[in-house]
Amino acid sequence: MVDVFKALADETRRVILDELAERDEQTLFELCARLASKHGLASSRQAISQHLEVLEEAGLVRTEKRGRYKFHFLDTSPLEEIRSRWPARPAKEQ
Amino acid sequence: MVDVFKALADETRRVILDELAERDEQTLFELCARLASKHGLASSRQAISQHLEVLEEAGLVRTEKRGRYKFHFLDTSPLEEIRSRWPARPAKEQ
DNA sequence: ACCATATGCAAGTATCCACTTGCATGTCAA
DNA sequence: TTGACATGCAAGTGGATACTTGCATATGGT
Repeated sequence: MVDVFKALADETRRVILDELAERDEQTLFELCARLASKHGLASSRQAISQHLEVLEEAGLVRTEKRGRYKFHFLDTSPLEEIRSRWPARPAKEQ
Repeated sequence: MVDVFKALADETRRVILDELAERDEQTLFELCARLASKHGLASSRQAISQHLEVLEEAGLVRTEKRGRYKFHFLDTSPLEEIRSRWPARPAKEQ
């Protein structure tokens, strides 16, 4: 298991989440193509695959295998921990 | 500069934020003492000092020097990026 | 069956990062 | 001023991690 914070520590993984937020249910190959063209991401298939594993272990990505394709889905629910752990407080007026 | 996500990637730094959320305006020594006793944190002064630098560079901690003391304040506003970047979406009913 | 496609696995490498160690600087109290 | 206290600085070390490389597995189309 990987904690959500560590999963979010890498910018490539954050861009992957951005891309899945824009278009859910993508295969590894789709993601590679769209990340390269739309986000200027020059990562290899293996690199992205490993990032997806980390995201899945952190619960931020859910997957579903159909035939030889594996589809990836965004799951934002683990972000709730971050949203609630340090509640927004009124800024100290100086 | 350190990005907010990287700053949050370390559990020790997250506990420091917890402690500052509970009691704001602490010196390095106060933080060391309270982290050790209340959070079971066994980190050295230098380690915590370096963590505070990272948190400050990420904008999560603000500091104020008075005499030989340096006080640390929590600033949760950088968390807004995380709150808003991947908005909560309705879970896909399966 | 065959081949192209889509993905998985695992070892190696290079960089990053948390932590230590040792010393330096600066402030207050007597 | 002297000494104790609070913090700062910087080089070194071990472990984690992002990425590569090369091969393996599996599915579908013809």
